[in-house]
Amino acid sequence: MKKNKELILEKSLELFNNQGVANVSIRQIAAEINISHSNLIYHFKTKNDIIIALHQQLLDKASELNRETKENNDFIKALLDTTRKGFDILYQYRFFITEITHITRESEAIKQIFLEVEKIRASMYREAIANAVIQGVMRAELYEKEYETFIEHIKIYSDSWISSSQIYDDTDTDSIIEKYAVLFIKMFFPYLTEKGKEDFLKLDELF
Amino acid sequence: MKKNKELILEKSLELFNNQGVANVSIRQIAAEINISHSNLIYHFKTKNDIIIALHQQLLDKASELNRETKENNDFIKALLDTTRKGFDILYQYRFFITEITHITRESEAIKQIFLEVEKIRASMYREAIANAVIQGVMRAELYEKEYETFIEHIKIYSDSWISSSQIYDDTDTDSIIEKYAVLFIKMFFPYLTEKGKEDFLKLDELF
DNA sequence: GTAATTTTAGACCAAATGTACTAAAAAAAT
DNA sequence: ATTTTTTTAGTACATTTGGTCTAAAATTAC
Repeated sequence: MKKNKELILEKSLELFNNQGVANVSIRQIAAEINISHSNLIYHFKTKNDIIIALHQQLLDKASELNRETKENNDFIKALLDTTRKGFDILYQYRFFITEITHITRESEAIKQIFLEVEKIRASMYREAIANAVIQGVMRAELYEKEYETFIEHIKIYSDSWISSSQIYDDTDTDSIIEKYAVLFIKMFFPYLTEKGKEDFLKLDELF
Repeated sequence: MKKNKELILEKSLELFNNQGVANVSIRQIAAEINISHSNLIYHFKTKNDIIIALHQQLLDKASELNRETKENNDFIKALLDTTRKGFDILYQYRFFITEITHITRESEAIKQIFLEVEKIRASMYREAIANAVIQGVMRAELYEKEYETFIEHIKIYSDSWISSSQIYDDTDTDSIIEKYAVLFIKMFFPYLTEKGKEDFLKLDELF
């Protein structure tokens, strides 16, 4: 049987994703899992504490994904695979994205962690792109810092596809993730070498 | 002397942008402009009515910009100019972007208008790109619907640069708009023809 | 100048929220 | 078996919120 503490986090995540943090009260969360609101407060003093706990869950899952991401010499396939998995995790905790301005406004701590994570993500992209260039899959830069600019583009995409999906898409989770993962991959296409483009166009799952 | 109705909209916009819609109450808005909250309610029955009025302001400014956008045969320069102006308007009403999921959740009417506007925007991009291809500034598609995919990319960017700026940037408004307008333009670069790229790289204001 | 209307403020209300306090019940430690 | 700690529910309170109702004040129309 699940402990109340887990139940609280589970239900909070569900409600935050569906109704938005501001529209969910401590009392409502407690009511939905049939415990008293004072019981909930015993476990988490404030709603912010719940958010911080959920954020930790997200970080744990993300770093686990990072750890298990193995070397792969097929650049596009590997990128697509990691993207799918990463997007899937993020989607589970999508309220962090759709409410990022609220959350960072109310919690300087989370904001700082968020900025840290972004830096790590950027350097991962940077490394992957550098490798792809060496492997002859991506072309060289055509102007100074072209790939830094590109990294900015994909960072913005990574932070915002979920918000777009919330407005434009009403299909099931899997379809949404697949759609936006493929769309993400396609941002790389015009930066590929001739050989890279050939390989890319052979991947049926992208079209 | 300004009418209260205008003052309400002005102050609401300011507070919504800075604190988020959910964190601003009818009473707070009224207090900040020294009127009674019942006076405010007389003008706008609910907070949602204020949002709808502000949304109308935004639409008006946007369509005005559209109307005055004149023909221009320098593709990149024209694109940059329009982008700057458009981004500037959107930034004034940035809470619509940062809170889009909340707002569309609570107002089906605004959601529908939003979807309409997106369609118009997409078709504008589509037309501009088609023209650029004809003018020999942008290259032809390298796979089917490549530019439809690209339009998806720039739509997502257009909807989300503001959220990014709220988290990552703490400079002044003008710098933020300039930064993200230039970043936007650079998404087009890899789709340009050789000639297009040459012209692009000559534009000092981009680097 | 008077009547009609629009605008404004103030008092009041019911519902919801975060929070604090107390005590009982359950679980763990000894 | 008992003591201690952890977990839980209940109650109560002050604050805030959206909203209604009434009446005065200001503005406009005639």
